[in-house]
Amino acid sequence: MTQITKKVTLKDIAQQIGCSKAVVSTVLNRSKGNTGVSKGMREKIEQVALEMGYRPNFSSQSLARQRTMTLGAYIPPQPWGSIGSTYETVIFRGIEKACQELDYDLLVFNRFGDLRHEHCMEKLYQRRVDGLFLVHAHGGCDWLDGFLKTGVPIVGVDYSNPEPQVDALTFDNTGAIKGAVEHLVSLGHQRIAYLGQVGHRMVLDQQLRRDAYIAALKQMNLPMNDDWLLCEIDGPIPKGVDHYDETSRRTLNYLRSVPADQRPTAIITFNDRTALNLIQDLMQNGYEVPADMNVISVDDSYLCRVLRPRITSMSHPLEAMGYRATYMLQNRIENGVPEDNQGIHELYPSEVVIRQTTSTPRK
Amino acid sequence: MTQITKKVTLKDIAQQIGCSKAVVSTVLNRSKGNTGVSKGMREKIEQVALEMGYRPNFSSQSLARQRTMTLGAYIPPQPWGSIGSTYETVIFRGIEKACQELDYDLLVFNRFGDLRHEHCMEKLYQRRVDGLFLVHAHGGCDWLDGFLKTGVPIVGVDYSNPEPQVDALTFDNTGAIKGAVEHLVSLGHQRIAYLGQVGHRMVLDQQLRRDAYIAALKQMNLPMNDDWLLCEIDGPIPKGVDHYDETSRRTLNYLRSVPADQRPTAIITFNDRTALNLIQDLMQNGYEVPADMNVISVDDSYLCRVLRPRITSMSHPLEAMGYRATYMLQNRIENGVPEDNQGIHELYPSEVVIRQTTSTPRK
DNA sequence: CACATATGGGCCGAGGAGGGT
DNA sequence: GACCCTCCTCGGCCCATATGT
Repeated sequence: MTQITKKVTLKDIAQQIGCSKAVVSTVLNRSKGNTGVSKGMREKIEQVALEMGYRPNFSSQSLARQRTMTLGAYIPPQPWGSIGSTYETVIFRGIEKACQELDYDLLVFNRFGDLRHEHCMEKLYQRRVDGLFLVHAHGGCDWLDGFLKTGVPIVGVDYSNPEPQVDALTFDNTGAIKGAVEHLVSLGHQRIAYLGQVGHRMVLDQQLRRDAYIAALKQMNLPMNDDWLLCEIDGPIPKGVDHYDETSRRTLNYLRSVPADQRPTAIITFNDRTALNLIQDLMQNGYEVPADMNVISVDDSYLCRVLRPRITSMSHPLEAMGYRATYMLQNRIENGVPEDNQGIHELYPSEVVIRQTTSTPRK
Repeated sequence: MTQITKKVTLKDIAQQIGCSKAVVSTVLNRSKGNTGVSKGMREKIEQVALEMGYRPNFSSQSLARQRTMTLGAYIPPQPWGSIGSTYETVIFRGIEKACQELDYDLLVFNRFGDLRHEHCMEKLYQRRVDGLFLVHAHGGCDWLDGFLKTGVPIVGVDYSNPEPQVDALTFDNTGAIKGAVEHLVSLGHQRIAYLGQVGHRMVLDQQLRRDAYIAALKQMNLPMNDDWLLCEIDGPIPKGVDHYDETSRRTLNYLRSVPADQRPTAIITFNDRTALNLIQDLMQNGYEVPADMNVISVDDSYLCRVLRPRITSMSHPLEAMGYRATYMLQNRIENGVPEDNQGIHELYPSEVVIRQTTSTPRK
């Protein structure tokens, strides 16, 4: 490890050798693109640079090159309190991996949802980030214009209903729910319920998954029942009451109120956390899972692997999306806006990960 | 929102007004520290800057001020696969909050443990970060010297056994375990076991907690038994076998092999994840928690709130530590090394968070 | 000669065009 | 033509000087 004490600059190297700093610069940053520097000089410079422990000054490089090699990420505030931001963390794993490969640094804003987007825009703009991720947002937000106006390349990761001009990677919510229904049907289930978010303020993902449930039942000619949109009929949940506790309670009430041969044999839940609570409450109330009730969730986070029984879930390729998004962003940065001004939209499919909460329905 | 198209510089503003860029600079970055600029000029400049949507160029500022207003964070690779890095995420919540207050940006390296420290040092040095967090590390690591040599101010967050010269915030592992024992004793427990990491490659935290368990029993004159360092007697866990599954299996075997009146009535687990698995396996094998067996863990992550029964746990003030660490780092940056070259060491205590897995022992 | 106010220009550290030998 | 150098640029900071009253 080279001893690092005083900052070494190009000039220092040049003086040490007795040449101009231009040559040094030439050698040091395109050692491949041979721009007429003699072999002797080139080797001398490289050696001295190493000895002196030279590291180019990043601010200076950014200034001269008009590139910061930094990408920004903005996460719009989520209505639900982030569960330690587990969900976003997976996306960032993919982003950071690609950033390392491409030698970008990453600046994350609003990871914990307490900043207004105007403030983030200010910072992004000030920092002159080369590109921007919009993480887990969706089309139609009023603040998007502000970001677009900056002229900074943008890509949406896990971005539903994208505007035509922005690049976006979208999770196939509809396909995921359909896949869940198909999995259950293949096991022999017919009466399938759905447990989502109850009441007002439904986020787009929630809406999409709920609608997809209805559509899938219709498409596959399965029996439908208003009550199977569990809890919805009971209306919004009062303030101060825990959403998970209350939906579990209502669900259990409903199940008790219906004779076994009319009861749903499986429940699709909006996400893992919902499944986790539902399963635990079912079991505490004498229902065996999956013997008495099947459960399948969407997202396949690590929660599914931690609970006994382990939860069957529809995968969400968040890490792959983050990874891919980074390369798309790089492409935008290097090649600018395409002539037709059309963004690239990619749809990411979901696959069923079979664990222990689904099986054939009780006869 | 101001339309942002072309980058506005100080010169642009100066030209627009017909003054020198020096005045503009003076006004724009210490509008309070009145350095002889006429009120008229000052107002004019501020107004025009606003109209033109001026944002100082960050790279340029950094270059001139020799300050990047960026802090780096390094997380040494952990031997266990990070559970979505939940643990570190909590620390970063505190760090990021303070960074916002102090107007620092944060660059995180190695969040997912795939970078070598040499590489991170390179990047940190290149980026000229103003200061550096060492997250969840501990004293005595061979790579520390490399970081110290850079001369960048350093603070350890959740840093055990700190070297005297570095600033460090340390979690009171010993006190946490002692607190757990005291809680159990206050409920009437006497035979208390400990479930930690089994076998070689024990991380410092694990070692500290294990030793603290032994010390606490001794100190409080509680009965001791080699078997109560659960699983240790059975030796290392073979490769390819899941650590949690295997420790649960061994623990259950042990419990079955001992008559009820000699059996421990409570188990302290190394962390939440261990508690989670243990509890689920106990319950699946006919033990009621806490009726037949009490469990208390350390860390109090959100897992404790998610499982039924909810887990009693010793809190770990990770967020507060991250927050405080940032201010300590800022202090180092602004005031340099103290004359005695002694770091500040702060010890953070743990408190018991009582939930549903502890109660009085079965009579 | 003070004093308030504005300006010129060098500096930070690198990139790179164009000219000279 | 091979090789190296001079000089200006990026954008903001700030000290040392004007200029005016």
